[in-house]
Amino acid sequence: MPELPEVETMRRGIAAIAGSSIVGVERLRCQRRPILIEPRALSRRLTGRRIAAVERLGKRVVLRLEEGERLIFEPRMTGLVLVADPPTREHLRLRLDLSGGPIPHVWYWDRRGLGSVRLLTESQFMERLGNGHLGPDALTISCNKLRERLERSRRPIKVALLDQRAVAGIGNLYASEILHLAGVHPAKRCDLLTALQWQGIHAQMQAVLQLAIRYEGSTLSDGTYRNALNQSGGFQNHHRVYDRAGDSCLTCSRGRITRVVQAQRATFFCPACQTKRPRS
DNA sequence: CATATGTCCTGAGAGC
DNA sequence: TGCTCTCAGGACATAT
Repeated sequence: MPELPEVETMRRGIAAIAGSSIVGVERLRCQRRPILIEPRALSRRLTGRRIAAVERLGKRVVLRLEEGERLIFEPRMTGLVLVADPPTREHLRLRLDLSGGPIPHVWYWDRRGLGSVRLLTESQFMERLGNGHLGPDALTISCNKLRERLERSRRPIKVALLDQRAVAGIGNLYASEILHLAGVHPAKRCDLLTALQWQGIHAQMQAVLQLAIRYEGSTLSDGTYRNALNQSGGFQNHHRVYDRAGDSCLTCSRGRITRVVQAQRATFFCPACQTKRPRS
């Protein structure tokens, strides 16, 4: 489930294609949803174009082309952006052939096909992802900004952290990890959190995301997520609560990790050290 | 306006 | 062993 650390790892894995030119495009398998324009137009619009920059926008990898056009990879659950051979031939979706740089090909692979690759003009980009569509990036948002954007919400903090319009990049896995390290109960309403709790959430958010980037993300037991070289991430070995239901708490050793469902998503937490009240 | 729910998708794993 | 069923959750559309 690529979230900010996994998508940032993908971005870094293909960052060296900045400055290269696209010399070929092949759509490898029918994608009903992912690519919004017909293959011939995709090839015509991409061939010969130079990649100006490789960026990350929340959980998307963005190739910025000249004249404001952007090719946007949105992996959702099982999408991968690769420079090495993909895990299987079967789920390859798109291949870009490049010249003028160190990387000859970039692939988009997606087993479940919930993800997408979209080519957007400047105006399409602004309409879909511009001002107001995404909050500030979770890696760089200030504590005051985070608090300002969420403190009037009555939603549980775990649910609110997944709202990409509030803050961009956090997904289901890291939301549980962040709140555990901050010692905050996932069901605590945003509007009832103290200043100290906001500081803890903000600090742990950035600490967890930075550490997870250093480990190149989390490859869960299904083994789907890989970096651009088709290698596993390492942060799954450092999860303190995610997918550890029934195990004892690594932080306080008193509680057992509990799984609950919030907004149709699994939440993991320790009932002993994540209290609804502020820690003294 | 804020919040909640349904939808898409495939393959791993559970249970019989 | 082999079948059927459930579940995983990102973003968006639609409903309340």
